[in-house]
Amino acid sequence: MSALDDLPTTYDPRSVESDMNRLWVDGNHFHADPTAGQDPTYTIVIPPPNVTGALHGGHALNNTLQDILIRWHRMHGCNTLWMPGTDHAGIATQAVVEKRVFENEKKSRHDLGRDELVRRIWEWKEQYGNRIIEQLKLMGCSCDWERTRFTLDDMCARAVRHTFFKLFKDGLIVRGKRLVNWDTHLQTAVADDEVYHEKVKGHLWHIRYPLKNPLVQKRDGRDVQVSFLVVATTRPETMLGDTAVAVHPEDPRWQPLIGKTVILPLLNKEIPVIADPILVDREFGSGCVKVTPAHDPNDYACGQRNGLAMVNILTPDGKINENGGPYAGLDRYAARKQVVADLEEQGLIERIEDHESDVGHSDRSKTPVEPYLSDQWFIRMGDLDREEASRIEGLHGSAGLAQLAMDMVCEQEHASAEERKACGKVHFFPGRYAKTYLDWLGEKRDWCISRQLWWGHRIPVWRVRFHSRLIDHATEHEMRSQQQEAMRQLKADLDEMGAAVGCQGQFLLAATDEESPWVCYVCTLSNAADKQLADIREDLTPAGMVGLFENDEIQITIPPLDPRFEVSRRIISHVQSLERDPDVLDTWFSSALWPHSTLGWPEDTAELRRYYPGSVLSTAREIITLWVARMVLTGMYNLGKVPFHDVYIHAVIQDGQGRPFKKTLGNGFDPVDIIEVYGADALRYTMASLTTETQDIRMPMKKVKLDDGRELQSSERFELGRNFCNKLWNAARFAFMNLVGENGTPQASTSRGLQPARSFERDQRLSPEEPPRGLKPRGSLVLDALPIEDRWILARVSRACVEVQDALASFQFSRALTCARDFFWDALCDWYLELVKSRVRENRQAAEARQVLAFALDQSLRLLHPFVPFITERLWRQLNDLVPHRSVPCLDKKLDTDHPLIVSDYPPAEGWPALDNPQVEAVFADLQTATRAVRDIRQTQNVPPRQAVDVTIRVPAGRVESLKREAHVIRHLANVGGLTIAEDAPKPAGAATLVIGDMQIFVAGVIDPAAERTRLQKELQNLEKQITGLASKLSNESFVGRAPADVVQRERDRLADLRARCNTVLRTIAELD
RNA sequence: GGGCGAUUAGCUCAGUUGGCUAGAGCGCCUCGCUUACACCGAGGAGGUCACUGGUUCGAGUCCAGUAUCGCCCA
Repeated sequence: MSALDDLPTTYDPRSVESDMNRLWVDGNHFHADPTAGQDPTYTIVIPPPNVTGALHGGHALNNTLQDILIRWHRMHGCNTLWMPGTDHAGIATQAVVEKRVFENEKKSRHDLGRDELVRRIWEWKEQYGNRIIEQLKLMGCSCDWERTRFTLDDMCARAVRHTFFKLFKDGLIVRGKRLVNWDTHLQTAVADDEVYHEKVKGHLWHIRYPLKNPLVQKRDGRDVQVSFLVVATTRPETMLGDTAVAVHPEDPRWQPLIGKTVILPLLNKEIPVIADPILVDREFGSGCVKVTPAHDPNDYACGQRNGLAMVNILTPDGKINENGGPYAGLDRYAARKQVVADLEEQGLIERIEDHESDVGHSDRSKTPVEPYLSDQWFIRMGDLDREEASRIEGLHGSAGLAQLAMDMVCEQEHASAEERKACGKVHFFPGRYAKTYLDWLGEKRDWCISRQLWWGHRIPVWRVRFHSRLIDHATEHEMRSQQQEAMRQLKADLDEMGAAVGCQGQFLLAATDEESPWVCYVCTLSNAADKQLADIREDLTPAGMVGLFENDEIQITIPPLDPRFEVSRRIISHVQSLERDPDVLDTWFSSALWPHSTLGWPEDTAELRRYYPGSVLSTAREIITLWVARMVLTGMYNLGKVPFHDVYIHAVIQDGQGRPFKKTLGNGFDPVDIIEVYGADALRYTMASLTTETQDIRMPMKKVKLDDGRELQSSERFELGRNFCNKLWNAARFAFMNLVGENGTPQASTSRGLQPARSFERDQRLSPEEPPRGLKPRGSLVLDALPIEDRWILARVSRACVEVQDALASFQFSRALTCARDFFWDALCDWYLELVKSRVRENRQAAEARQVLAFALDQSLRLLHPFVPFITERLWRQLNDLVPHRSVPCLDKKLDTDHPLIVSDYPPAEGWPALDNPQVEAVFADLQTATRAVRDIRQTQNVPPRQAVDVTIRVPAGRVESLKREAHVIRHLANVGGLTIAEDAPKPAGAATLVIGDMQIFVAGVIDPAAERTRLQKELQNLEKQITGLASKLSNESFVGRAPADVVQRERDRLADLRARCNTVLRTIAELD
């Protein structure tokens, strides 16, 4: 047994996983070659994890599922690419490094400066950014690691530049003022999804705003003078930015005030009272609402509706600005105190209530965010007018970008992946998520793409201020036309300059409505183009001086011999200032391009041609809006094709109480811990087995103490996977023991086959050496000569192949695994292996058993490999050593055994039709029933395991022969001595009886009469109850009349069967007496 | 506030288009170290399918409502 020496009795993942990983990597099996073969392609792009992140449960789940799909298709011979990489995660990464710098050096980013900070972040990324990639490798993810991309690398940057340029050219990028979530600590806008809400205890201050002209109102028949109104607020300092007070237009209390003026306290500004039915809730507070359009989303909308002024009162770092009058310079919270104190002093506070409110906090800095009005870049998502839309090629006839992405969702059901591919649209799994996608896109809200950060793709736009003399005081119309002329001239100059240095066509100019006429934007396509502008900027110093001395000689750094000299001179004479936009793009902008940027777009690469569009995107549901929609949109806009045919949305893992895993709760688990304790395959098995179609997966956690004293978070669920691997390991070990020759060397090494060729010649049953072609004609005959358990397990192999792949094809991972498990554990281990034991021991058709066993194990390993790759690859190697040639009769192909399992053939999706055998499965089911019945009786009658029992089975005449022929199954598995099978065999004396279906099983001489009587009475009751129910159903005329004939017939048969069983039990009871 | 989902055995979940006695794993109980596996084997107990009403010959499954829990978007 030397070959088995290195297979311990318990599977030890650690001793296997690194070796197998090396085998795959050394063999280059993860790598995809776009020029290889004509096979169909299969592509998945990984949802790039945050480069600062560590693997968590969600990653473990999602990447397990992706790897299952990838390995499955790779084994089917597809040209398979799993594109890996990480996301530069703008704000998260910058925050990590800024924090580090501050902790180590007590320096802020402003101390370091932009270039230095960015350099430090790159340094950090090079050092630590690979962690999650390494963790994915531990899981066995078979990504094409050579291609690992980063959303900020040169290849992705190129795609970003081209996309931005194209959008800019199409007029789809605009600049505008918007209310954003402002992180005063990091001094940047943060996206909605980066804001979490926390209940904060505070107060509701009721403040009096005096009316400019007191009003006399009739109340209760008396004249009452109204000299002020009361507004309530949780943020009193924002009153400094109030530009109106709103009341409900139908509120009789306040109707007379509409159009009047109030005096804003403290600042003594006059502001109007307006009517706004949307903003004002009449029931809440006094029914009067202060309106601060620059610092509250609802007020902002109100301000827009009513044309109110928008007064920003905050500086970027959260202090009151000059608009706050005497409060300027105070921090917002200090200002709040001061404002309240001053109001109190003036008697303007009516009352103060305790109040708890939801306050948005920045996920990055954990500080409260402020709604803040600022200039941002946007992508226009809404519908354009028809003429404009038709001019934009990238819209492919849709009215706008959001509509484009909406048009690409298919809500039809397609039978197969091929059909879905041919359909050309995106399909969601589970289908209900199409609604999430469509609902969100349907709002068609513009996408804010600028972030006030330094880490990221810097927005490739320069702001140009023309010299004022170019645009003179004139009418609006004249100014605009002068602006046009200046821009035309600048464009011509830039193109000329670009032509001189290979950047022709890399400058776009655009005016912005919201800016003054002497400002325009220049969008650039490349770093080289930026360099040209940067050079000019150098020569503009000191800013603004040039124009003052227009007749003077201009000193410029570009030497006269440089072809750019003349044109730069000209540009400099026209331009007063030139500044690059300091902001960077939203990280999702580069992520949105991921499915094509990673393949080399805009270059026409072999990868792009071969692997785009991808096959599947697997991701979490909260990403549908942020990412999936935007990928579809950019894919269509840039390439005219959706980036993937299928979108699979996986479940969210939660703890035992249904709470999502959160760092702050500490309720998660670390997949790396799980790999360490249970093995990567156990982790993967468990993940896949939990993946049903629910949207949440509950995973009750428990603390596990390790031998080394460490304590970690785990879950019993992982034992499921570990136990399975151990079972697989030991079943394989058992098989190997039986496949090894007696002298300890594999039989294969002496006979090149599983068994001596001679024996095949003798009985002509099996011939692993002969070409399958020769076997085929008499294949079915040969198969029929095998013992039933062989034919049965072969049929089960075939069925498992079909079931597993049917499930996988519709992303039913749990079902796929259950089918594989049931075949392997319940059928192969619990029944077939137990029968093989006696075959081998008694040398009864042992050679055939070995061959079938080798085949069944072969198929098991192939089927299971995508789920548990490490252990199967290891066992595969062993199997190939022992039995390099494997086949069974009726297969029209020889099994490939020359390669590592990862690139060996997956069993066919249609199974092995020649091995299918429902009749055999039916007979075997009878054998199992009988076996279980005998075991049951043995157990309930307390028969010692070693004591053989005599068994009599009564079964309808038609099945007597088949059972008799296969009686050895029952004999061996239930330790049966004498066995009688007949239609009406006499019941042995003192026999215990079980009636199952139309079979009666008697076990002689073991009876405890009293216990037996009780048991039979109970069974009788049960039967009678069923008979009564069924009889009444069948006497119901409407059932017999309306139900389908086959259903009625089935119920009649069942009733007859139940009655027969009832009679049998009655007879048995009688016999007992 | 809008949308989506869940509620089936002690726990975690299956249960295709309505149709035999509602299944699995874990846990529990009994037995078993039979030369693969105790991370195992054999057997067993355990469910008013959240509740109410409706459609139907027939509902865990379809429809409406109620309750509880959760997620996403505002």
